[in-house]
Amino acid sequence: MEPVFDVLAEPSRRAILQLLLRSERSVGDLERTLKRPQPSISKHLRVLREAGLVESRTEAQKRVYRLRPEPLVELDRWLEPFRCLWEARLDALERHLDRMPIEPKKKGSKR
Amino acid sequence: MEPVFDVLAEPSRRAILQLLLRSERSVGDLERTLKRPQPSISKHLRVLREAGLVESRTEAQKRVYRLRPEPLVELDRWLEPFRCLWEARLDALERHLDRMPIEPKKKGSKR
DNA sequence: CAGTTATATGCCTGAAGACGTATATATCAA
DNA sequence: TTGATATATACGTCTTCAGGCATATAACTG
Repeated sequence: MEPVFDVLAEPSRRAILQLLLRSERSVGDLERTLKRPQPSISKHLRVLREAGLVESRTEAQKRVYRLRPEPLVELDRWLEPFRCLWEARLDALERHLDRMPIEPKKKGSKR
Repeated sequence: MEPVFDVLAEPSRRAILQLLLRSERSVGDLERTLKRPQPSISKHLRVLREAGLVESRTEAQKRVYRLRPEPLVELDRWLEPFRCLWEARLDALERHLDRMPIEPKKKGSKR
């Protein structure tokens, strides 16, 4: 659970995952699509692989990467208990929010 | 969208969100529950607040924090397209996965 | 074998961020 | 006002990590 969030914190890695959602891709393929240097792509793929988010097969000289959903399932489960805050009607949310205007009078502070 | 992942990458911050899921909490409350120094809690709360994940109201000397679901809704939406990989049957997942055994012959490599 | 293509890794540097300590700010009570 | 309680911020330090560059490894071609 812990690593998933760290891994997803990187925009390029999220971009890779979204590309792999469409179809498998080779490193060079990702490189050209994301327009980032190849070592960068490879390093991100390594992180994704070690987090179980992708796996690869060898195809000639190429390495073709594909998604592995499991860690995302964990993320989905983590999100699950929060979902009641907005799903199935806003009532719970409103009950949660409607209590006070939050913002005090505010008489000019710093920043 | 970008900041949500960064904010959630911190374990203490996720812990705070999960505590706030049960009920509102003051800073000292969180401090005692999480057993972390108060400045640390306050800083994390600031990050959470600036990311829109919590809001606070003043109550005497205390500041009571509560959840704000919106950024989590975004996260939920981000996750949405991936959900077809495991939801509503594994067929899609299997179609995705069953193509090759991934692992090549493996004749003793490093690591 | 040598050469080419495709990908991975090592090393360095810079920037972001988490932590601890001290201190500032705010609110209440007397 | 003073003092106590509750929270926020500032500063310095240390670690982590992404980026860039060079180079190593692997697989194909001839």
